[in-house]
Amino acid sequence: MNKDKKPQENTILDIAEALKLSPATISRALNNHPHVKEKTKNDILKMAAQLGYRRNQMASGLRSNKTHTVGLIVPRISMFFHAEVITTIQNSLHKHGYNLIICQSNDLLTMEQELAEILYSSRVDALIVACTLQTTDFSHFNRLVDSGIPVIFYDRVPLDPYNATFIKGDDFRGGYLATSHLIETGGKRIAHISGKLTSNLYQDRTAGYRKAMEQHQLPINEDWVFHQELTHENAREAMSRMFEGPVVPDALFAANDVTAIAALEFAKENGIVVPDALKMIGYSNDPRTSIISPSLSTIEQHPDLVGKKIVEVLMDLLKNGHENAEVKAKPYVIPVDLIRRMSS
Amino acid sequence: MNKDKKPQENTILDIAEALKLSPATISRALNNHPHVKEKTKNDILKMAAQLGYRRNQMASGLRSNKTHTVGLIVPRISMFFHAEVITTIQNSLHKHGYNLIICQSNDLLTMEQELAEILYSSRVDALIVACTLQTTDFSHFNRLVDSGIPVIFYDRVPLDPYNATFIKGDDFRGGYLATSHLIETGGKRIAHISGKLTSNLYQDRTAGYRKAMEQHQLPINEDWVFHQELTHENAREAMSRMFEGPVVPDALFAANDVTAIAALEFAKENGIVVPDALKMIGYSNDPRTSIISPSLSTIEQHPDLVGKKIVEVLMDLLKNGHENAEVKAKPYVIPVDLIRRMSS
DNA sequence: TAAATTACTGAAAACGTTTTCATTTTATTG
DNA sequence: CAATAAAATGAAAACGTTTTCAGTAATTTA
Repeated sequence: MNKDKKPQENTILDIAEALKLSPATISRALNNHPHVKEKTKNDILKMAAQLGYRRNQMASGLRSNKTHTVGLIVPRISMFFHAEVITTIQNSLHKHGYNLIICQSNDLLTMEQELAEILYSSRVDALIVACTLQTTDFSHFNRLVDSGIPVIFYDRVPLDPYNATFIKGDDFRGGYLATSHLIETGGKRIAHISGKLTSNLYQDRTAGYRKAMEQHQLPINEDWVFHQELTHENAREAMSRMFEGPVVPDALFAANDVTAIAALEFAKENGIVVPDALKMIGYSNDPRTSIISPSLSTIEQHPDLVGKKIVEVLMDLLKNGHENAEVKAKPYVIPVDLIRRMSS
Repeated sequence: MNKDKKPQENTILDIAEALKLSPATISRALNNHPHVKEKTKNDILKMAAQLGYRRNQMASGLRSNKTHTVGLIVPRISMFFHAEVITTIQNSLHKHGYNLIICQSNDLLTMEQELAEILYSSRVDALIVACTLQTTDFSHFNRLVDSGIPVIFYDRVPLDPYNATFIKGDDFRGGYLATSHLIETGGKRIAHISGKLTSNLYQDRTAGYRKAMEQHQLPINEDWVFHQELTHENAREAMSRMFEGPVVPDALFAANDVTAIAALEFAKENGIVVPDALKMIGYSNDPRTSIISPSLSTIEQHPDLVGKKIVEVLMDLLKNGHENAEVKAKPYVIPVDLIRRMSS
C-alpha cells in the first residue's frame, strides 16, 4: 500500500504554485530576507508548514556555497575530554543553526588525512581539529585553508606557525600546578611519565614540571622522566622500572589519567602505599579518577570552556571572515585548575 | 599575498577541458562506470589528481539523490556504551565510503524531533537512532520512513510496531543472568533499581529479574523494586530507603552502572560490606566498574557487535532496498554476557 | 566486405535552490 | 496630482554534478 504513494518531496516550486508567487519570493521569505512583505512572508511560512516543506540542503548548499555544516576531526570520541568538548560544541552550534559532522581519526595520521579530504569534499563551512599525536605535518589541511575555510585546532595544535586558529589548554600551567602541588605535599623525588614530545601537550606539561622542580631547587632524575605512548602497559612498565632500583621516587606526575590510574594500580599491587610512600597526580579529571581509591588528584581542563570558546571564535570567523590576522597570531589559552584528592 | 590568488575550485569541467573530453565521460570515469575505456579512465584519474579535484558533494547529492551520508541520533556520546557503538559504526561505514553525521539529543524528545527534521533536510541516505527514554511517539521519524529512507533503531527501540529495523541487546537475558548470578552467589532478598518502564530496556531487564526470582521461588519485595530515572542521587535515595527498615536486602541488581556505582558508594559510606552483606551487579560494563573497589560485576553488552550488526543491516538495506519486509518483522538481538567481579 | 553488434563518448536536460537584474507595485514628497 | 523614491516581486541564470538518449567508433559476425 505504501508503495504507490509517491514520496512527494515538496519543493519551493510547490509552495510558489500553491500561492501564485515566484520561487524567488518563496526563497526570500524562507531565509527571511528583508525585502518581502510581512503578510506574504506569513502566508508563505504557513503554506510551507502545511506542505511539510523542508529545505533541500544539497540544492541550497550548491547554489549558495554555504552548507551550514561544520566538520570535526577528533582522535576518539570515547576520550572523556573530547566527548565533553564535542557535546558543548554541538549543542552550541545547534543554537546557531549549524550542524556538525564528527569524525574520528583513531589517532591515525592517514585517517586524519583522508577525513580532511572527505570534509573538504563535503564543503563544510569550517573545520575543527584535535589532531593526532603523530601529526607534525599539516599540509593535508592546506586545501581547506587555501579555500578560505576557517580551520580551528584545539588541544593538540601545530607546533610550527600555521595559518589557522588555535585554542589550547594551559598545559604549561597544568604541569606546573601539578608538580608544585606534589612538592607542597612533601614530594622531593618526583617522577614524570609523559607522552612523546611531538605533541605540544606533553612538551608544555613537561616544561611546567621542569619549571616547578627548578623553582624549588629539586633535582630531576632523568631516568624517572618518561616520554612514551601513554598506554596502560607502558605505564606499568615505567613503574616497574622505577621501583626496582634502590632509590625510588616519592611522587609521580602522570601526564594523563590513564597513566595515573595504571600507575596507581601498580602501586597497590606492589604494596606501595599511596599517598604515604608515593604521592600521585594525573591530568584531565577523567571520571574514573574520582572513583578509584584512593581518589586521584588531577588537573581539570574545563572541556566546556574549550568547547564554548571554539564556537565563539568560529562564529566570529564565519561572520567576519578571518581577515583579522592579529587575532590568529597567538593561541587562545583556556585556564586549568588543580583538583586535590586523596592520592597526594 | 594570499588574497589575490583565487581559490580556484577545480570542477569536472576543468578536467574535461584539459583532456578535450566531455564532462559526462569524466563523471563516468570518476564513478568507475563500466562503459569507459581503460586508458581514458586512467588519463582522467591522473588529471583529476593533478588538478587536485574533489567531487562536490552538494552537486553530486542534488543530482543523484544520494548523499553517501548516514545520520545518527544518540542521547549522549559520552555514555560509554554509545561511544563504543558509534566508533564501530563510523569506522565500519568509512570502509563502505559513507560518512556519518552524529547528533546528540541530550535525551530530550524535542531535540530528537528537531534533529530528525534537520537530518531529513540534509537528505541523509539512512538514519540510525538510539532514542530518548521519553520517546514513546515516533511520528517525527515518519517523514524519513515515508520517503523511503531506512531508519534503524538500536538499544532503545520503539515498543509498538513501527515500520523500521530494530537492533537491540538481549536485555531480558541480561536481567535474568544478573539476577541468577546474585542468587547463585547466595542472594535471597534481592532488590532491583531500574529505569522508567517507558523504555524497552528496563521493561526487559526487569522482566528478566522477575523471571529469575520466580524460577528460584524467591519472593520479590515490591518496596525494593524501583522504577526511576537512573541518576546518582536517585540511587542513593533508593538505597537509604531500603536500608532504613528492619529487614534489608542482601543483594542488588542495578539496571545500569551509574546506579550500581552510586549504590556501592552509599554502601561503603554506611558500613555495608560488599559483597559479604550485600552482593551487587550493574549493567553495561562501564570502564569505571572495573576500577572501583570492590570491582563491580556487570553485564557486557558488546557495543562493537551492536555497531557491526547495525552497519551490516544498513548496507543490506541500502543495496537491496527494504522490500524484505520479513527481515524487519522482528528485531535483531545481540547477546549479552555476565562479568563476575568482586562485588558478588 | 557489408551488416550487425558492441563499446565508448557527447549533448543537453535535470536536480532545487539562490541571486542578480529588471520590473511592477506601493508609499512619499513637493 | 504628478514625480520621485522605496518596497516588493518576478524572470532567468547559475551552482557542479549525473543521467538519458543519441551518436560515433571499434569490433564481431555472416
